[in-house]
Amino acid sequence: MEKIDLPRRTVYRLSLYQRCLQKFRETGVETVSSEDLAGAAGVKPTQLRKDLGHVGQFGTRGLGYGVTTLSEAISGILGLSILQPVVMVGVGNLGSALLRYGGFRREGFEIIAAFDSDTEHVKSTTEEMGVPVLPVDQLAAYVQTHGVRVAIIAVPEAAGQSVADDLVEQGVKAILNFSSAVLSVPEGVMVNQVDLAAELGSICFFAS
Amino acid sequence: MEKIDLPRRTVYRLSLYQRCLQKFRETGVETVSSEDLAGAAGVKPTQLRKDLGHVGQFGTRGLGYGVTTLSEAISGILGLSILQPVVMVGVGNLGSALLRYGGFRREGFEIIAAFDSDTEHVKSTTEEMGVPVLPVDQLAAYVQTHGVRVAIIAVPEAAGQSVADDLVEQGVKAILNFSSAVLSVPEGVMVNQVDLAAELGSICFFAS
DNA sequence: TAGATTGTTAATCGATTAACAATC
DNA sequence: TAGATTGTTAATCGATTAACAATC
Repeated sequence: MEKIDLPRRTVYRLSLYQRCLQKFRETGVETVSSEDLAGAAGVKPTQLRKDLGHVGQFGTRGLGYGVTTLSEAISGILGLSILQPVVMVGVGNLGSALLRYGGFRREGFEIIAAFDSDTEHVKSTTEEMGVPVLPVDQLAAYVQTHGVRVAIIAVPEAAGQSVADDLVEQGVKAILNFSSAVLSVPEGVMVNQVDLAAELGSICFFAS
Repeated sequence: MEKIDLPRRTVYRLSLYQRCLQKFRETGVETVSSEDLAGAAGVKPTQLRKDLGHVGQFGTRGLGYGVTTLSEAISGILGLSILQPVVMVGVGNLGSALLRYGGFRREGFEIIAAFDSDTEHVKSTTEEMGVPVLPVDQLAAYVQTHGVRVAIIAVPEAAGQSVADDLVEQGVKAILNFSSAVLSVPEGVMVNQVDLAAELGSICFFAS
C-alpha cells in the first residue's frame, strides 16, 4: 500500500463522492461526468477533477467516469474496501445516537464495540444498541486485541485527553473527537475535531 | 448593528474563544494573554490576535485581555448576548441526542421547539425532551410567529431540501444541516453542513 | 526605564477556480 | 471528423504564520 499524502479537504470530499457514487450505482447509472457527480456532491466539477487528479486517472475523456470503477477506487484509497472496525468511547446522548444511527456500515466501517465509565449505562444499553457496550477499563485491552486503529470519542470534556492517551498508546491512528477537549496527540495520529456547540454558535453570527 | 464581514473560520474560532473565556471566568481569572487563551482553544497566539484584529481592539499591550470584557465583546459580535432562539427539525436519533445534550444554553442559544413528521414520535418525546415537540406541519407557522432565524436540520436526506425551503421562506437565515442532503438556498442564507459519515470516512484514510 | 504583549503588516502556505490542451 | 469531457497547468483566492514596531 503506497502512502499517498492528500489534503484534508480532498479526503473529506472523496468520502462524499463515494456516497454519491453508491447512490448512482443503486439507480443503475453506469457512467457519470464530472459535472453530474460534482453536482450530486455539491461541489464544482473542476474541484472534483482536481481531487481525483491527486490520486490517479479514472475517467475517459469525452465520456466520464465508470461508476463502479471509480467507487471501488475511492474505497481503496480511503481504506474502506475492507470493513473498518471502529470503537466508540462514551455512550451518553451523542454516543448512543451515533450507535443507533447505523448508516455507517454502508459507508464501509462498523462500530464493533462501545465503552462507558458508567456501569449502569453499560448494563442498560448493551442490548438496545446492537453492539456490545463494555466498561471503559476494558478499552485498552480490547483495542489491542482487535487491532483497532480508528476511534470515536464522545465523552465529557474532562475525560477526553485521558481517553485519547489510552487509545493512542494501544495503536489507534485516527480519532474523531466530539468532546470539546482540545486533544494533544503525537505526530502521526490524526484527530478530527467536531465541535457541535461551536458549530451552532458560529452560524448564529450569520443570522444577524 | 454594523454588519461586519468575517471569514467563516474566524467566526468558528470566536465561538471557541468564547467558551474558553467562560471557563477562565468561572475560575476567577481576570486577565489572559493571547498565549494563554490560544493555548486553551488549541490555536496559535498569532492566529487569535489576527482573529480579534478583524473585529476591533480589546487588549492592553504588555498585559493581555480582560476576560469579562473580551467575553462580552465576542458574545455581542456573534449575536449571542441575547439568548438566540433555535428550532430543531427532526427528532430521530441525532436530533433527540442534540436536544438532550442541553449544554447549548450556556453557549447563548436555546432550542425552543422541535418538529417531527412521525406523530408517534411527537407524542412520546415531548415530555422527556424538555422542549415541545410538534408535528412538522406546524413548523412554518411557528417559525414565523416566533421570529426564529436559526434552525437545525436533522431529518433524513430525502426530506432535507423541502424542510430548508420552508425554513427559508419563513425568514430563517442560518441553518446547521446534519442531513446529508446538499441544500440549495438563496443568497444571504448561511448553511453549515456537518456530515458525520463523511467525517468518519475521511479519518479512516489517515489510519492507514 | 525595562519587560511584556498587543495590533498589524508582510510572507507563506494551501486550497479553489479558470482555462485549455489532450484525447476519447 | 466533430463534440464532449477529462487531466493538468497557471491564476486566484483566502487563510495561516512570522516578524516587529507600537505601547502599556
